[in-house]
Amino acid sequence: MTTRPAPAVQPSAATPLLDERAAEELAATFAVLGDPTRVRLVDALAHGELCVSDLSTVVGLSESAVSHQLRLLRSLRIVRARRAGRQVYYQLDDAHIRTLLDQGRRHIEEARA
Amino acid sequence: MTTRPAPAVQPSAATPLLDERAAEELAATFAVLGDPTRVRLVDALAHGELCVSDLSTVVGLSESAVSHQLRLLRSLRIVRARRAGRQVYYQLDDAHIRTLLDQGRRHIEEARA
DNA sequence: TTAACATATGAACGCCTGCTCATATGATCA
DNA sequence: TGATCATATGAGCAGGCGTTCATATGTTAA
Repeated sequence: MTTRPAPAVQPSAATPLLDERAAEELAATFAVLGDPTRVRLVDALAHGELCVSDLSTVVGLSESAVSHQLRLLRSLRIVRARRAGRQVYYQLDDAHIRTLLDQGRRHIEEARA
Repeated sequence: MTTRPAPAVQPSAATPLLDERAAEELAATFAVLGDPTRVRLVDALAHGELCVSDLSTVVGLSESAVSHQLRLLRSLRIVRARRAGRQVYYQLDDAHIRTLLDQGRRHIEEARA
């Protein structure tokens, strides 16, 4: 810390600073979207329920690779699975994901200035 | 792709599928928030403008480490810098960042069910 | 100018991550 | 049941990332 007049931490923002645990959980959530493959999977699912084989086609990767990523997405509750016969259909787990995706999209549009 | 009745890609969601470039940019945006240190930096800045030394105290890391991370955040237009004498003050670059953070927070709260 | 402070940058190293390949599990059909 | 399809999982490897340490740049004060 330095020795100047006043650090300028505004009262603002209402919410308290993230504690270490929250920071890690939050980071984990963003990190899971921070990969081109996964963000494409999530985006595809934002358009509707799809099975592993379809998703594999959409992103152009092996079904194994996709399955690995879906496991990650599942573990963080980004997507949710439903078995129907041999296929397993995936969909977004909750509504925030879509909002998150949209906000992100808006940011990159603005950042292209 | 499999051989079943109908793939089930709903017309829905209004927006078209992300092309490869957009997916990479979007992923890069999320990825930069996908690290505990950086998400704490951004969260701190959501409460007000701070200089490197302050931020270093907040996250408990060297000023060098913080400076490296700030560079990343700057390059993706997450934060913006302003020099005032010897210090450089950082603040969030646009309003979406705050929203992004909030949505993320809401998600982890819901995911704790 | 010189010294001291605040921040930035480069190199290097260990850890983590995303893929592939091989194999296992689950489900359907003959 | 046995064969085949759809998905999941484990091991392993290459590339990327976050930190530290050393050093450079920019700014103020003496």
